[in-house]
Amino acid sequence: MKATITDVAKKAGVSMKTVSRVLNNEPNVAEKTRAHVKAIAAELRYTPNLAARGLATSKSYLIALIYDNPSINYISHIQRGAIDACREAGYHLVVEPLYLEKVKSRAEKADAMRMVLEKLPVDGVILTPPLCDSQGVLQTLSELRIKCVRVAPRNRGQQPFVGMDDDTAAYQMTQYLLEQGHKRIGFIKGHVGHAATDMRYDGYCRAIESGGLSVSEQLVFQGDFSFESGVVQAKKLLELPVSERPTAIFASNDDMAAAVISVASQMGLDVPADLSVCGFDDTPLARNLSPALTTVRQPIYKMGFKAAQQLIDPDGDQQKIGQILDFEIMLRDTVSNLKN
Amino acid sequence: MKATITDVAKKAGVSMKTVSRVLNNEPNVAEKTRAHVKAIAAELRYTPNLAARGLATSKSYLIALIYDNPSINYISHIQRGAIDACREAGYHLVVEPLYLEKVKSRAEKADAMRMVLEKLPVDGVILTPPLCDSQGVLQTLSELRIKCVRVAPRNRGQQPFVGMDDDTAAYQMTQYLLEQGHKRIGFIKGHVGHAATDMRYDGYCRAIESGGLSVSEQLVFQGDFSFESGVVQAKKLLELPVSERPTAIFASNDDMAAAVISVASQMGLDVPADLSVCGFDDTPLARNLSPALTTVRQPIYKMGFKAAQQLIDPDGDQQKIGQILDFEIMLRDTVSNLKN
DNA sequence: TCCAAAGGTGACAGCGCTGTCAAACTCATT
DNA sequence: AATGAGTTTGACAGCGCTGTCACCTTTGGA
Repeated sequence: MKATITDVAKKAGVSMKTVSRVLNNEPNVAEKTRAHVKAIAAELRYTPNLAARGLATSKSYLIALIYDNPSINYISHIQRGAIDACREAGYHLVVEPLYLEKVKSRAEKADAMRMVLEKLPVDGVILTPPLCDSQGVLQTLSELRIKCVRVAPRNRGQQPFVGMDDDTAAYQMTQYLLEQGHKRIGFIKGHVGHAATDMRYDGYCRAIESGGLSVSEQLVFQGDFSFESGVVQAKKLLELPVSERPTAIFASNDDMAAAVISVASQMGLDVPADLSVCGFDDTPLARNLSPALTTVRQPIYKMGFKAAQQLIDPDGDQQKIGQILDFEIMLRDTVSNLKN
Repeated sequence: MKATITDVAKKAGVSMKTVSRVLNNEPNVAEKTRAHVKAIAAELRYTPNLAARGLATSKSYLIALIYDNPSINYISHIQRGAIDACREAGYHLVVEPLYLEKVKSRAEKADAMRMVLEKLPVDGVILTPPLCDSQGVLQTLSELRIKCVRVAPRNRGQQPFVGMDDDTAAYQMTQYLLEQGHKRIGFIKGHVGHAATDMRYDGYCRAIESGGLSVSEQLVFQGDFSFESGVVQAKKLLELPVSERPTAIFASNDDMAAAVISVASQMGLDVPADLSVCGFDDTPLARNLSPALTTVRQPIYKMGFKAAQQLIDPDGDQQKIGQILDFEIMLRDTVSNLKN
């Protein structure tokens, strides 16, 4: 049978309350007592009953990761990070997919969120795109008084968030392309409505313009982060007459970049000799593609980790509402230098 | 404030216990009372407090999915299936990675498992390969009296399991290759120690032999399910003199199959014209590869679903200890017919 | 020496729910 | 009308823990 706090208290010759204090690292326990209780607890292999503790404190020691159909790779790294942070603090992660793509109205989204959360007592919620941008969802969370951290590219209101600077990353990548001598740089946008979609596009535009060029509508197409959409838009870009055809294509994520490469090679274009390509995310795919894809590495694992950490201990070393983590430009083999 | 069972009881003019009975679909409540209580509960947006219920019943309504470094794709489908099954039954899924690869001794594995489970009160555990084959882990589970379902290719002892017939799948795939006229069929084995590794190999051998051929050691190499190992072993196979080189390679999973294709194309061999390739798992990768990979589709989602279901309701419609789900051979573009 | 403040400890209630068991009510049968 | 079996209901304890508050120590200063 599992040991209870009473067992420990009896064996240690102290009250339950003292044991409780020791277990929760509360002050006002003599060092000697503390050590003794700890020893007994270890000996008895005692671990607190979460349900009981939860009932008494109205905390659940559970954090929910809620997501809506993101890429498997993305979500699993977030998840790993969050789990690791939870472990350190004795929390656990429950995972709740919530498919809202087809749900249009704000009220309906709010309701769906409510359904999930009313059934599950969690101390905090990690929200990933696109959920983190739904006002309905955010509103439900605040009505339910549930803490939440958004894994999102930018702050909205005063919600805590963890993210990276998509704008600057896209800016730097575009600038890199410019430095390699590319003038006609195609761009495939991400899913409409995702905040990252806009930020990446903004970064691209800023770089193009700061390079003294102007953004050509002809070279920008709307994708939706899927491989399939990448295929469709890549075809449009590559079927342009040679003199107008881009010498480089910047896809808003790796899947679409992979699609570009695939279309290019079907059309007999060599990457990177005839066409440079870069992506965004640095999924495992990027490395396994041949040639290996030049892309932006997001600190996804770390975002999950920090998000959970902030939920568990909001006054940790970082007092700030939001945290911007560093990205990394992964220079690989899909971009050629036009100047050589 | 959240409504409690007492609120509902008062408003409905019955005792808490009656409300409790209604909520849990217990018998011996007059239909009229039942309906009335249900209405009030809905009106008050009442949802039971899981911690309290857990404390009273010593159930947690939590199921753990524990895994050790499997492929992301694999685990996320299992996870999805399990979550969906949990939702139907008011359960929740907590995810616990447990990295044991470097841990050799059985006792240490058992201890690691114990650490995780002692902290977390779960009603059941889903174990994926390779954890489901560790005696240490299994033993801990039984000592702790925690129900578990193994997502595994074959039964071991009397543990409940959910799986597919890897052996037959590999047999059928190999036979298909044989039917296409291939005589020299290379095989790249999976990670040593995974049960699936052996079963897939067995299926391959059976088919080869039943085709009147014999398994040549020269054509069988040991991989470990990783892309990298696939590269290494593919090279060995493809560097064989042309007369001995296989006309087809059956890799034990898609990642290694992708590696084979990559190596082949680097060596100037066309797939499928010069070399047929097939894999196992039908990951998304398989479809995105060009040419699209012929492979075996595992019912991964369904395995997760059934596993959770069995944990939640062990006497569901399936009384049996184990369930074997159907696979599907996905014929795509990487196998050519030598007879034409 | 005495007193206040701070440090250390324990008794006890109660978190929201369900299990147990006894009470009250129904209805068909003698 | 009385009996018994079955159905429906409720009172109450208690799951294992922590918050509150009161009590008993110590300590340091007047």
